[in-house]
Amino acid sequence: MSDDLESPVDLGALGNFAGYHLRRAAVAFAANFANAMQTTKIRQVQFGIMSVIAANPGMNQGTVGRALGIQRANMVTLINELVDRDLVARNGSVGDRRVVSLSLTTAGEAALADCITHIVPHEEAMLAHLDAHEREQLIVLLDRIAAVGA
Amino acid sequence: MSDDLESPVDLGALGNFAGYHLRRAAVAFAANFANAMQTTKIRQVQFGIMSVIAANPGMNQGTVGRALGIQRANMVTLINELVDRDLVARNGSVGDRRVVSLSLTTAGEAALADCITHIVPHEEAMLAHLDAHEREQLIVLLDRIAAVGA
DNA sequence: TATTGTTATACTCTATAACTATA
DNA sequence: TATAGTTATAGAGTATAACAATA
Repeated sequence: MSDDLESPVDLGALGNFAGYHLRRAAVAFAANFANAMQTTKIRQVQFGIMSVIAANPGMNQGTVGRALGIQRANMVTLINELVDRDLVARNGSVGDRRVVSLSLTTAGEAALADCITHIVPHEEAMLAHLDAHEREQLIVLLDRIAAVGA
Repeated sequence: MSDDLESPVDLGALGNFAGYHLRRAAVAFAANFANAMQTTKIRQVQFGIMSVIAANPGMNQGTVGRALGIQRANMVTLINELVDRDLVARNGSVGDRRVVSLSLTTAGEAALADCITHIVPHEEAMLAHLDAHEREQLIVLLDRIAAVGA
């Protein structure tokens, strides 16, 4: 029987790097997210895709992927899953016959709304110990970091 | 020819969730880390393991893993790699003959130091747009989030 | 030639179940 | 019976190369 009361371990140099703290927070967040979304059977990436499609109906598959940092090749399987479950529709484009334009089905819109009702309390739980100003500040700092990738 | 100058895409509900911004920052950080560490041939997790071992010579394999959130089963392969490369040594323990105590070899200590010289400029680059106070604040907020996992 | 979507493939990371040897 | 380490395996996430159709 282990009590989860093991004394905290000295992490050495690791503990001084912001990247480590960022990773631990992101992993905790992702695990809690996955748990909150279990009943919806929709994963992190797929929710992201559906959210972008909802905000931009008819957007190209490639453009959606690029907005989320998902590679063309990996988009295919992800969209296939969503199409198989009748949440997303591939509607051949008008002008350029190479591109595929995406839209949510009625079921997809309902599923997206359902996801949001699951995500809101999850976010609230993860951010419980941050006040409103700290939450804003956090996003500002994270966005400045993410922007370095460009 | 795509100029990387595609106009910013509306992410919908996704953009309002802190979890998304956290994930994007963590991904950017990890990618830059991997790039900075290319020549060392040591990955994120393995650096973490070596750092903990350096700070706690002789610590059990399981305890190291638990400190970093790595499962027993996955520790085996990770440590095997480090042992094969003569960076870590498995030294059977004294009292309990089930446990394996870990330590860095001389080569391992040199490799760890080399890693740090690569990581410091990487961290500096990723945090370039955050002043000293913001960097402290960021870690405080991230740790409060990571603590929710407990 | 360049681009969109596609297929195939591979590597890393993570998670689970079952085994062994010790305790 | 419980624990430390191990083995095997499977599912995601991500990355690259190559192809067809189209521009």
